[in-house]
This record gives sequence, structure tokens and C-alpha cells, in this order.
Amino acid sequence: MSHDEPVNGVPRHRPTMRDVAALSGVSLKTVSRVVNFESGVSPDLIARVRSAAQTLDFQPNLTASSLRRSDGKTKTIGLLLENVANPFSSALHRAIEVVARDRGVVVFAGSVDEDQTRERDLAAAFVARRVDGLIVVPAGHDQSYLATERRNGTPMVFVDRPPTLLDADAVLTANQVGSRDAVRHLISHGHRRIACVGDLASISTAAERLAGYVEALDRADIAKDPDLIRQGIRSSEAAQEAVRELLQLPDPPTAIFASQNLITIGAIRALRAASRHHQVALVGFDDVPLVDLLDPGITLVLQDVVGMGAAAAELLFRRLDGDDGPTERRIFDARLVPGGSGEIAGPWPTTNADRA
Amino acid sequence: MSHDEPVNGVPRHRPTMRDVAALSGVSLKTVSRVVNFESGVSPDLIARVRSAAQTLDFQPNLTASSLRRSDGKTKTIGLLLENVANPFSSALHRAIEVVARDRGVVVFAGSVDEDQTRERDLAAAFVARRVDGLIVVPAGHDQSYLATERRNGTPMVFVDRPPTLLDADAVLTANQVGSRDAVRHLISHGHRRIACVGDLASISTAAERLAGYVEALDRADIAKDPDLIRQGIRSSEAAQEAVRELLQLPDPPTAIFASQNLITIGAIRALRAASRHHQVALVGFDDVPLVDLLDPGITLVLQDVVGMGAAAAELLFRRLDGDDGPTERRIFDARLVPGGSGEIAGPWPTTNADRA
DNA sequence: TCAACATTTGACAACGTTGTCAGGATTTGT
DNA sequence: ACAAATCCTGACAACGTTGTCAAATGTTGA
Repeated sequence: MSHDEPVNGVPRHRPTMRDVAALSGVSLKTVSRVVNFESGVSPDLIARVRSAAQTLDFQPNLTASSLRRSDGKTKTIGLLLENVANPFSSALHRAIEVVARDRGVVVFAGSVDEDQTRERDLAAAFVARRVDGLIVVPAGHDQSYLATERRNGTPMVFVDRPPTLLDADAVLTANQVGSRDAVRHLISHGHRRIACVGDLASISTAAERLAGYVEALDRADIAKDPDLIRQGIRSSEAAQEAVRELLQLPDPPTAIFASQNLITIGAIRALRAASRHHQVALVGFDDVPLVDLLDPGITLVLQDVVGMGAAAAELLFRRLDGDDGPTERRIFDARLVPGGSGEIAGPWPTTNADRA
Repeated sequence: MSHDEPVNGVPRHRPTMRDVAALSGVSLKTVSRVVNFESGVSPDLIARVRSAAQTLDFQPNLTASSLRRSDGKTKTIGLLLENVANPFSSALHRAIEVVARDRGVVVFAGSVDEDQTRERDLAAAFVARRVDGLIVVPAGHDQSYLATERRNGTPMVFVDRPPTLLDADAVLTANQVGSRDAVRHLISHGHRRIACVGDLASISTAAERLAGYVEALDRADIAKDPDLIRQGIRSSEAAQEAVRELLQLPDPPTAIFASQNLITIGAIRALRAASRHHQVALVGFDDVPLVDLLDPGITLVLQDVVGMGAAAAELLFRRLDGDDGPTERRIFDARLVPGGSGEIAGPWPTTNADRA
């Protein structure tokens, strides 16, 4: 007796439609029809199939189904994040999941860790599993490896950073405008020696935020001091060290613009360690949890992460629904939220140019 | 001419092994052999197949492959979290991903939102896609719906909360011991009127933490005052309100045990709003970001989330590798980390029973 | 009563891949 | 030079499902 032989009607392997068909005495195709709620099956057979499916606890195999189906859809999307555990990524993940859930679509999520190779490998792993679409926060500077996949008809939406060497939809933050506003805010509170601490210049968001800083200084006719511009900061520890050094300059900054959340955290620690947190102004780009509980509260430039995630998912599903219009680029504003640290007055006259 | 007719050798649909075989002039099976690095193919054919695969940009279809393969593995696991965006969940996710990545396994992640129906639906969605295994932070109190799936051979590991009405592996925190230690810590710092603010009593972790609180009071012969025990708190806002009310009691608590991170945050806000944060002691269970920057810093009981995630993934993969020993239950200690708020002295004599 | 039609059902092939097996080519031993 | 062994390759079926089509049944109209 084979180990697959049914034991009093119950197969020893995971039941298939074939088993349900055998138990209910109908053809395979009829089971398929019942399972897929197709019309034109007699109530009698529907009942028999349902009952057989129930006793066997039959669960349709969606992978086999999507292999055979003409649309080939797996009801699955792939999400490439910087790191599933960081708050920006996981908020995005959540927003996307909510939209996907309504459509019965489940989400593969993975961390790219700012590593180009990981990005390609992960995308390939998702494609190998035939996801219906991809949402990507890219790490590398060349997404041309996705070109064939795009031609094969897989929709993809980029979030936070635009695709490079590939034409695809993107949902972005107005980084430069947000940063310019942040720095203008500091200027309007009497600062002119303003430091900018940022991530790798090769990351597009970091570059745009630096550009916003530069733009604000230029408009206010403030000379840029290279000593006050620290880029390539990869961690909150590095940021803390960078700010510590800034504070020890002969002519230290009276205000700091931190272009990313980990950097903001490092800056807070450095200012506290030097007991300068009530003297040196600070504005950070991107959310930092619980800053409202700090003293002073931290002034932040907030991105609409949830809105961006929802927009990316909706755009992706619109493409899946057949929209093949030209690629879109949706830009979300970043909003300055005063918290205290950004309103510490500097030595120069204050202006109300904030909303000029 | 059909739309699938190859145009100068390049098929108009996503290329399959059949296309690669046609272009390289070998059989389908030989392509399969080359793609899977099977031995016994002549170097000449290997080269021809490789080159054809390259020109067509052939990507093997893993879903078809796992359907046909004898082991049926999809190299995919499903992860049911409370909410992908909360720090506990996403740290777990991350730790699991790291282990899975090494094995070429990708991760479906979804939020259960403390909703029993969502839990079942999400598990069913993962099973329908034939994940190789499941890691579950359960919401409901009956996982018997997974029994057939277990019998079908899908390994599953529960994390943070044990499965109910189902025998399966679990990775848990010693909640009661951790909470008892937290409350004992408060007692040793001179507190006897200690409030306990917790989540729904129906959540096993919340119940265990309450039990730890009770145990500590009992051991110290402190009478339990029902007014000081607030359960069923579902959000940081609710916690803030609950603590506000506690502080207005005729005989208010001198210390608070917050049995979960959102509750800790609510408690911090309430204490600050009442300007009692330097008078009323606070210990929170579970991590809260940036609490070391607060004044006072917050004393926390920390779980080893990363260790738990890694352990869960390793246990799952051991099962996938064929280990069919009895179900295991791994318990991780929770560690009290003094931060300041838990060491605020109470009106009663202090003891050094902390590590009795 | 019988053709024409509508309804319900099932046989069969196919989705893209891999397991089984047999056949042909090549090598080895004598 | 021939049998036996070895190596390489491909034909075919199968994984669990759905699309296509034809057969079987029942119903209607004249």
C-alpha cells in the first residue's frame, strides 16, 4: 500500500481538488467551478463538493492556480525597504499593507540595507516568485536591471528616491523645499552660522536636502562655510561625533540642520553631552519618536510617510488594473513642525521671513 | 501570426525554459539541468544554454518549480505580526529576515492588529501560497484552525504568546518574572502604593505581567488595591488618561508599573502633564525609543527581541530540515535596566531586596 | 414527435517546471 | 573487434490547477 493511499476516504497527503472530486463523485473541473464560485453548477453538486472539501479541509493551491490562470496573477507584491525595522520603512510597509489587504494581496517585504547587491538579489527573489508588482525604495544608482521585468509587464513604483536609468512611477518628498524651509526657519530666528549634517551625498534624498540648505543660505546671502557642512554620516553615533566636533570649532555653529532622523538623534545626544541643547538651535528632517517629550522639544520637518505609502500602493494597483499611461511622479510636501529646538534665538536679528 | 510568435528569436512573452531550449537547440530537460547546476551536461551545451538564457534574460519561475519539485518547497515563510509598524514587531521581523536571507528564503509579513479574524485570514492567505513555514504572534485564543496545516507538515513557531488549543513550538519572554522583578525594584526603592497599568487581560502577556505584579506585592505583604490596577488599556492615549485619573485619587500611587511600551509612553505624558515625573516612580515593560534622552530617564524591563526572532527562525528552519522532536518552548529572560524613573525613592524605607 | 436550444458536466490539454527512464554515443576491458 | 560499462541527452509524465470544447441531459416550440 502506497503511503498516498487514502485511509477511509482521507488522503495522507495535503488534499487536492482531485481528492475532493473523488470523495464527492464529480469531476475535477466541477470542483474547480465550485471553488471559484463559477455559475452553472447544480445546487446539489455544489453542496456535495462543499461538504467533501470541508471534510478533507481542502485549501486551494494558489500557486498552481496562478500558474494555470490566464492572467497569471499571484495576488502578491514585493516591497524592497531600506530596513524593515526602521520607522520610516515600517510605516511605509504598513500603509502599503492596508491598501493591499483590501484587494486580497499579500506582501513580501525585505531589507536592502543600502546595499546595491542586496537590492538586485531581493528584487530577483521576488520576481522569481512572480510577484504582481514591486514597490522599491532603491539603494543603488542604477535600476536598469529591472528593465526587462518592466517590459515583461511587471508594474513598479519607486518611493522616497527616484529610479535611475529606468523609467518608472515614483512617489517622492519635496526634499529640497522642505530643507530650504527648515534652514530659512533657523535664519529667521537669528542664525547665520548654521551647520548641515547629512548622510552620504550619493543618496539622492541626502543630496536634495543639502541643496535645500545651500539654497536657503544663498537666498539669505550667507556665505557657505565648508567647516559647517558634514556629509557622509551613516549612523547616529557618527552624527554625535560630527556634532561634537562642530561644537569645538573656534567659531562654532549656533544652529544645526540634521538631514535625517538618525542624525537628528546623534545631534541631540551631542548637544546634551555638551550641555548646549538650550543654546544651539536644531531642526531635523524626518520623524523621530517621542521628541515632544524632550526638553526642548525638537523642531522637525515631517514627511507624509503614510500618504506616500498609500499613494505608491494605489498607483501600483492602478497599473495592475491596466492603466498604461505615461509614468507618474507624485511629490509630497514636507511640513515644518516647530517643537522648541528650532526656535532657540540666534545672535543675529530675528526676522519674520519664515513664510516669505 | 500569433502575438506569441518569436520576433527574430525573442519571444514576446516572458521567456520560459522552452524558449531557452529552442534558442539553444537543446531539450527542455537539458535547460533545466543547466539552470539547476545538475552535473552531467557537456561544457559545450552548458555554454550554449547559458548564452541563450542570457540573451533572453530568462528568469526561472520558482512557483512552477516548487509545484513540480518533490520537496514542494517555495523558499518562502509567512510572518504574522501584531502590526508591522510597531517597533517590537518590526525588530522581530528584521531578526527573522536575517536568518531567512542566509537560506535564500523570503518573508511574507502581515499585521494581525489584535484581531482574531485577521489572524485566520492572513494565515490562510499564506498557506494558500504554500509557505514552507509560519512564524506567528497570535492575537486570538484558539489556534486549532492551524491543526490540519500542522498535520500537513507545515512547521510553525509562535512568538511572544503561546499557541492555544494547538501543540507547537514557541519562543516566549519570562513575563511574570520580569514584571515581578520590576515591581520588586519599586518596592525596594520605598514604594508600597504601586499602580499597575496594563493591556487587555485576555492577552496572555498582559495577564502574565499582571501576575508578576501581584506576585511581587504578595511576597512583600502589600495589600492589592483594586483602584491601583487598571487593565484593558489599548492605546497610549488611554494610558495617559488612566494615569491622570490615578494621580487624582485621594491616596494616589507613588509608583507606576506600565506593562507595555505604549502604556509607558502614555504614563510619561500623564506624569509630565501633572509635573509629577520627578516624584512618581515609573518602570515600563518593553522598549521605548530614546528614553535615555528624557529627564528622568525611564527604567525599563527589556525583552531580547532580536534573540527571540533569531531563535524562532532557527527553530523553524530546524523543523524544515527534518527535526521532528517534541515541541519546544524557549523562554527568554527580560532584563531590568535602571534609567532613573524607577529609582525615584518612595515614602517607605528602601531595602536592598532588589536581587533577593 | 422531433428539431432546436439551453443547461450542466466532464475529458483533455495546458501553465512552467522537474523526476523517471530509456536510448544513443562514447569509452573501457579483453 | 566486440560486449559491457559509462556518459550524456531527450521524451514523457507529472505537480495542482483552469481554459476550451464537446457530450449528455433537459426543455421548449411547432
